[in-house]
Amino acid sequence: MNRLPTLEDVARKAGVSKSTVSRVLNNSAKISEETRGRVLNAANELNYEPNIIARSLSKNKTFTIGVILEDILNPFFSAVAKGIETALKASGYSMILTSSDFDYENEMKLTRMLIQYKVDGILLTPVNHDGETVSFLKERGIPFFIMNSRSEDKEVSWIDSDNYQGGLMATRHLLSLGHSKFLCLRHMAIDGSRLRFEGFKAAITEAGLSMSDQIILGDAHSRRDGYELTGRFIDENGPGAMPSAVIAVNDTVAIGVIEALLERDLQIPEHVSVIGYDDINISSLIRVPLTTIYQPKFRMGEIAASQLVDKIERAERGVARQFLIQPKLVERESCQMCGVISTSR
Amino acid sequence: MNRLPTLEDVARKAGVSKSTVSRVLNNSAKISEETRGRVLNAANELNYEPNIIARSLSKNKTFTIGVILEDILNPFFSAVAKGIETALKASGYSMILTSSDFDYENEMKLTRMLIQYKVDGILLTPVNHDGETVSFLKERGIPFFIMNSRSEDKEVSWIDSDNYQGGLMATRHLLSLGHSKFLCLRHMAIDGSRLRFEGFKAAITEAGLSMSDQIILGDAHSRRDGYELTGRFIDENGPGAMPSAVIAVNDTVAIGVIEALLERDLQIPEHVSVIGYDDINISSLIRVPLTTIYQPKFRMGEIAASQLVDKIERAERGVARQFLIQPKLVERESCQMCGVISTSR
DNA sequence: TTGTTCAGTGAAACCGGTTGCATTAAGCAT
DNA sequence: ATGCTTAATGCAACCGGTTTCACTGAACAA
Repeated sequence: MNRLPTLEDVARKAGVSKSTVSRVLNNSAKISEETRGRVLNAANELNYEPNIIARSLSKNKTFTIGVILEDILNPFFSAVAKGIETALKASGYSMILTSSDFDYENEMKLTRMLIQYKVDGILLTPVNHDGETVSFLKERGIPFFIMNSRSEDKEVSWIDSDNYQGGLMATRHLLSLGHSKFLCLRHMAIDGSRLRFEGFKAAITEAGLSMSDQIILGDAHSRRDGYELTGRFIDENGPGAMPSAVIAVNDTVAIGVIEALLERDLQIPEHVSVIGYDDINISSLIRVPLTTIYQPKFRMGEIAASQLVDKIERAERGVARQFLIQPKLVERESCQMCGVISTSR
Repeated sequence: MNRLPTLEDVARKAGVSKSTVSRVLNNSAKISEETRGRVLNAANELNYEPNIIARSLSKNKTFTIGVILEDILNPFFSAVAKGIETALKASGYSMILTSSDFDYENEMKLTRMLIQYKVDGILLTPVNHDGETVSFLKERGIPFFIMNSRSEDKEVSWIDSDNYQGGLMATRHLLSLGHSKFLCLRHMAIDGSRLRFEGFKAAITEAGLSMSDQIILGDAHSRRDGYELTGRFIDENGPGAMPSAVIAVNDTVAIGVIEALLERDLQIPEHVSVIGYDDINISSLIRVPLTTIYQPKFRMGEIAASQLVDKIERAERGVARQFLIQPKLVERESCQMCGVISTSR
């Protein structure tokens, strides 16, 4: 394995000093046309590629940002990742992508690792709202930006959709269709989910219903969780015990719910209405097109990334910015009036 | 912004030399218990985190590998990415994840960038089979591993599923259901797709049918492509011109096809059978559960990553390995006998 | 002619680690 | 007492860039 050519090699070949080569390559000072030509030629002939590691070390800047998502496999996060990638490419950064799998310990380990990699900043969807990770980053003065969650701390920047509103919205929608008893699949360990649940509670109370009549199951975040929790509930309590509507913490879970229901011959929305959250790509195309709450995922990633880059480059480190996006109800076919059974399509 | 503590700071605090600190932290030489203790304490008190950039520079090794996928948003690639991530985490590597968006120029640029980042190796799903990227990497002696594609070059390692077989399999399945005229949505710029198409042709010929009776459209790789190409075809030629079966280059495209068909009141599979490829996560759950060809995506990523790490660490650089995985037909509901129209479900 | 200015370039320090080699002191055999 | 090991540690070079500062020579003003 032959060593890759370095600045020194180029310098020698062009008959100049390292400094000159560096300056030519970075256009960082006036260099005579003649010298510039010689250097460029030498670099070309040697197939020279700068060593970003070395450059990073001396500039104390890596042009890399660390991304910690909760789960790359979930289309919600893929969309966020895509948005991040798009924004970063535009400003010349790369990303180290990791996923915490909703595990707090992982999140911390990854954060530590990214810091060691000297990323210029970190984007994360934290498992815990204002958890240790945030204070860890703050203490060390690492620029970071929170996605899909928020912080009480005025100095912390974040972008989130209004999950409380979303939860409220979803529940009110079902209430307006006459439903009054719900199966709610939540996930208390995750901020956004918790707020959606708060919204749910608020709507229930506001409608004069009792929370104790509601069936709450969790923690659910995967399709499998939705499938198993729902399935087990029906199997243990009989289909008669099934409420007329299900509120799932996200679309992925909702899809699992739908699977479990269909498998047990409960028709959607005739027997059970189901509402999700996120409006992931395929939600419109699943067996029963899913009524859900939309959030702009791609955009969220894009905004987060460009804000972080701003923070890094313009050294606006003091100024924190918060973005609260309003979610939207997307009505499709998985919800209908309570009690109306029609088998025609 | 206070500078993060360095080895030197720890050394000063512990009253020893940099070398000693380094040796303690890496367990790389015998150090007296007493000194070790002092050093560890100092490191702890200062919240010291090693600078991987500096370490990488001196060790000439980054513990980072570059990943170039064609499109992170496509669930097929998300699954591959997840597999990679899992395998890498196990061996202590991180990944820089990028996507080429099926664009060859991008792929080349990203490769160059990853080399500058001095990644220890590269995993890629190349847009072009044996394109310049591969020779570029080979020339420079960068360890790399090809995913979801292959190479004629015996010295290049890859993992791929047998796309030719898969194409053959899909087509034969439809032929066996009595279909004889197909709409085929292909993508010639991508290896795997091309081979699937070769399989399609072989099956057509083998059945004594003429390729000129088939309708071939391309290039398709996104849901949108599937949706638009199919829609346009029907709108321009009328529903009567629609063949009884559609073969889509992948599930994502197939989903777009289904959308376009349903929108124009063509029932699946009653009026048109549709077959996809990949068996992505939600294929079983879309409006019409998709008959498709399965490939082990997660596993593919996992194998690729661990093979690459092997290559890097065991310096088995001479030995190339190739993995050809057999795809499997997964029958669901989007295909049925040709000519049988039943509207009952 | 004598400064002064400025374009163009090189030398060397620096970024924060790792590591080969030298050094010191203690332990032990002769 | 002398010489030889060996354990524990420090010094300094090195990885491949960037950047400050100094220097040279030419152009130009006085």
